[in-house]
Order: sequence, then structure tokens, then C-alpha cells
Amino acid sequence: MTLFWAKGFGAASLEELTAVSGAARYGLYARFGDKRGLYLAALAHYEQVIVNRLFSGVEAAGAGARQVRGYFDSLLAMAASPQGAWGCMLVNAAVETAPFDDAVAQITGAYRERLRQGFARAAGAGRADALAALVFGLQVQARAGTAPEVLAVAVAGGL
Amino acid sequence: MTLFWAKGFGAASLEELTAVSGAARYGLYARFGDKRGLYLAALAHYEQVIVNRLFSGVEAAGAGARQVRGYFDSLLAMAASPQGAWGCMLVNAAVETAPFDDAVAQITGAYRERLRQGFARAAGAGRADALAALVFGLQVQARAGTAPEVLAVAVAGGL
DNA sequence: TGGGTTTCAGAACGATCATTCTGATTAAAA
DNA sequence: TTTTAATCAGAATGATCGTTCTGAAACCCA
Repeated sequence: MTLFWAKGFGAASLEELTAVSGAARYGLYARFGDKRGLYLAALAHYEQVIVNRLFSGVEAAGAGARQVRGYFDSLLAMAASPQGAWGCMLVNAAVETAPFDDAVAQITGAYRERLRQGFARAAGAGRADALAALVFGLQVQARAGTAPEVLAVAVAGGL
Repeated sequence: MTLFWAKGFGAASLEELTAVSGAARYGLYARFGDKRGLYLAALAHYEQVIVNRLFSGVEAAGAGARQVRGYFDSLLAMAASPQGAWGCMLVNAAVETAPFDDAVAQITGAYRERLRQGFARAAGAGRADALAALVFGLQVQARAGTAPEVLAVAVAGGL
């Protein structure tokens, strides 16, 4: 998951994937079928581990503006961490692979819908789509190297 | 430019590039050096042709909320056109190539700064960064297949 | 301690990639 | 008309890609 997150689907080679995972080519193909199957599993794992950790506060019962602000703070903190230069694996997938792979497009679409519903309950239906778009825009910029302080200004102006 | 826009840098092969452009491999290498040089030229051409056409209204002297709204309307109209599924070539470059190529990172960073300055003058400094992030988020979603009507809701809630 | 299953490391394979090279063809300059 | 420079189409090259194959090693269960 980490290698696909950092380099994307196309630029992550099987040689690197085996080196990083410690598994042999044989094992990866036996378990996931092919490179695409491994990538889909990595996407699911990302949503389960990373997205759940950051976004479940917004989705909790009774969440409101305080939880939304906390989520964006977590996003900014992550952008300032070493992983910040990787952006969001699901946003990267939306750009690189979703246009050519329906399964990926469905995953990234479901992610967008998850964000929208969480924001709709915590911040109001009128702001939900705009906040989801803000999240996507922030994470593209984080991957492209925009400084976290600049992203913080965007959050302050967009919340 | 069109092929790089639609498929990205890695997935656009020299065979397709020669077929689409009508030029021979020899000619492309004589004029642009290598595939990356051709890609950088395509990025510059995109900014000069597409971005100038859509965004110069916001950058014009005396522009205000009316021009900003017109720009986002143009974005939505483009998302509904056949090219809408390609998103924005500069946003795609920010995700796919900027993390691994300093020249591309500088181009996408300059694009972000151009958006920010235009919005700062036409909509106020406090909203500029948030509007730039909104643009990025919209174009990621357009490429991933989000329906234009949904994007319109995000614009209405974010302006 | 054995027998069967799984996973290992790495070679082999065919395909595709970016890049370079090679005459043939075109077009402008003399 | 002759010469020179540029571009053509396409083959050759070396590297890398995803995928498959091959014995050897490791592990689980009886």
C-alpha cells in the first residue's frame, strides 16, 4: 500500500513491490491474481486504515463544526508529516487510474460520497459538496509540494 | 498536448504520440529532445491556450464576483463537454509527475499561484486560497467521472 | 519424525517502452 | 536545375515491464 501510495499504480514496479513487501512474485500472484488485484486490495486497505482513522470523528453521532475543524486539522498535520508529500492515495487513484478502470472509479466515487455524507450531517447539506471538493484540492496540492502553511490558509478561508 | 492531457505522461506512448501528431519520431526528438521535453512543451501550451482562455476574465482589471462566477461556470461547462473527462492537465501533472520532476512541480506551483493572485484581486485575499483549492478539487472529480450537476452543487456551496 | 502444502528466490519469456539509426523523400536555396 | 538541409516512415537496440515457470526451502499437521 505504501509504495502504491507514494508512486502510483504505473510507476510502482513488481520488482519494487516484492522488495518492499518481502513477498515473492509467486506469492503476490497467488494471493492477488495480478498487479491490478494487488492495487485494488491496497486501495481498500488505505480506506480502511487511513480514512477511517482521520474521518470517523466527523461520521460519529452528534458530530458538528468542532469535529469538521478537527478533521481538517488532522489533514494539515498529515500534510506536514513525511507522508504529506504523497497526498491521498484515493485522490491519486482518481486522477491516474479511475478514468481507465471502472472498479477504481467506483472506489473513488464511493470515497467522495462518504465524505459528502459525513459533511452533510456534521456541517449541513449546503456545504457538504464544497467541503469534499476542498479536501480533494488540498490533497492534490499537498502531493505537488505546496507548503502546509499555505494549505492552512486555504482551510481557514474555506471552512 | 491532447494525448498527454487525456492519458497523462506515463501512459502516452511514443507510438501514439507520433500517430496523433503526424510527426515522425525523428522530428519529435530533433525538436524537443526527449519525451519529457515534449511533455513540458505541452504543459506550457496548455497553460497558454486553455488556462488563458478560461481565466483571463478573472485577471482583467476591475474584475469582481461576476467574473469569478463566470469562470466557475466555464469550468462546469467544460466538465460537461467531451474534454471534461480529462480534467485539467496541470492538476493531472501535479498528481502524476510533479512529485518526481522539479520542473513540473515549478509549473504546477506557478499555476496555483496564478489562480491565487487572480482570485485575491477579484474576490478578496481571504478567499483566494480556498477558491484555488476548490478549482483543484473540482477538476480531480471531473476526471474521476463525477457528474457535472454534482460539481455545480459544490460550486454553489463554495463560492 | 515424515508427507504435503505453501512460499521462497530467481531465472525465463514475450511484450512494450523510449531512444537511436538508416536510407528515402521533400522542400527551400543557389 | 542542382545542392543542401530537414523530415519522413520504419527498422534496430537495449532496457524494463508484468507474468509465468522452476526447483529449493520452510512450515503445518499427523
